[in-house]
Amino acid sequence: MALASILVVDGDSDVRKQIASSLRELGHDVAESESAVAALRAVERTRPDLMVCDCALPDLAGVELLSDVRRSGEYRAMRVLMTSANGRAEDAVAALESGADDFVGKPLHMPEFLARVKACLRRPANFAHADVCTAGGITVDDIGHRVLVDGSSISLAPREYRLLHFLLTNQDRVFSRKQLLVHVWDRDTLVGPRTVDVHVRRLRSLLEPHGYDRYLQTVRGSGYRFSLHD
Amino acid sequence: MALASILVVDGDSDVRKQIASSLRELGHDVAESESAVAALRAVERTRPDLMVCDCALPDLAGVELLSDVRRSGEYRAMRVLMTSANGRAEDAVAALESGADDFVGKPLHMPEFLARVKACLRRPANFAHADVCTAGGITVDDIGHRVLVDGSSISLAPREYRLLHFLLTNQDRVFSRKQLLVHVWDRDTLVGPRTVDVHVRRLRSLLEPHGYDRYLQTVRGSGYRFSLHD
DNA sequence: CGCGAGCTTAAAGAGCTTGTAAAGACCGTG
DNA sequence: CACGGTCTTTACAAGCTCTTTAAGCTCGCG
Repeated sequence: MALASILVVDGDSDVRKQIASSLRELGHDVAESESAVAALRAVERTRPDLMVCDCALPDLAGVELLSDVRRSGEYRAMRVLMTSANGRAEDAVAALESGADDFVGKPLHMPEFLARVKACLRRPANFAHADVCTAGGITVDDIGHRVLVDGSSISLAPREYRLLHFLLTNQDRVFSRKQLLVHVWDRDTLVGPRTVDVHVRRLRSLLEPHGYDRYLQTVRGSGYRFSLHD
Repeated sequence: MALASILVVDGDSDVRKQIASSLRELGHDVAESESAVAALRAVERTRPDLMVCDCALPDLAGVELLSDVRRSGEYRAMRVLMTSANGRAEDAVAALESGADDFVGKPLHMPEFLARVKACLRRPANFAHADVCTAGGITVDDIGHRVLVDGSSISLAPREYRLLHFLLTNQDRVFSRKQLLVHVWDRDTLVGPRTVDVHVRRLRSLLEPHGYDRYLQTVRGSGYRFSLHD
């Protein structure tokens, strides 16, 4: 009776097996990888709900693996919990900044570790981040970094592109200006919320000739939304 | 200018101010409380995006405060990051099991702490509770912040939306005007009870074309109720 | 049948949110 | 160092929303 599927990535087989068996006791479906290369294959094949990954892997730094996985975008929904043996603080910051959901220092205190695993799993999946996303005549191709409207490409400024991409891949969802600043702007940016308005306006005026500006909807008192339905 | 609103709850004013000022530097809108009671009031009034809370408060254990807040259900979307001075592991487990999003031991390593705050904020809110709620042809989609009546969406003003959403998710229960003012308006709002009448009326007139206004029922001497049965 | 409490309805002004334009700051490039 | 494009800020106008007020109505009760 599998609760969630978890991939444990650690070069030390003793530690790995200990983690894996503890998770299996909780009823999870656990797979193991001992290197970054193997982990990547496993992620592609089994698409686990959570990856538990050590910072020090034999072939590649754990944070690199994390960045790779996050960058591809396809596995954005997967939670990642990083672990590390040495001086936790620096690794923790690096891991969290790279998109990890949580970080635990070694040696592992099992009860705390398991509590953190549960906390990771009970949260909703991260926002989607598809490489290619199409909705009602608009296509955002994140690989070619290009936007197609009715088949012909239009040019967007970087921020406009990220805004459209984020809203399009999370259709039918309202985001407040604050949320958009967190996800579309850089992590620690200090810009006012009205900035969002301006960028939405520019996106609308770019989509307007094609009649698609109505998909970029204002939700008074809440924020903005991309939706095909009025 | 504010990225996210954060409430810092800690009995030690030095620690509290240090945390608060670091968060302000990142551009957040920070409020402070030194006790659980004050924190509860602040949460009700300002509905922060994140609460940073110590486990040891002068009047109540931090975990109790956390449970209270989580139990109410209304603040489910708020993230909570707990801190604690003593033997982190036990407190960490207790906090995480009680619904905290993260836990950090003291003394705080600021860079790690801030990285964890950012990680909390970049994740989607906890919508564990009723994403979409349907009753007799009316659907309230809280993620898309949209109301569908017989499949087609109708547009509601922010307060109308909150009122309908509240009544719909608490079907067959009567609420007095005062209760509605607490739940749908802000806790310490200075608004006359007649205001509720007006908003109920507007909701009815919006639902009337579909014949659903009869679900919004007046209970003379008690208040209002949403119910499919008359 | 009449009274009063409580409810509905309408209208209007205050207050807030958003749209929009324009100008300045910033950044990488040639 | 100057240039072009992009991003951000600011300010104002317009429109929508919320609240108040007050008059008329309904219902239950004596």
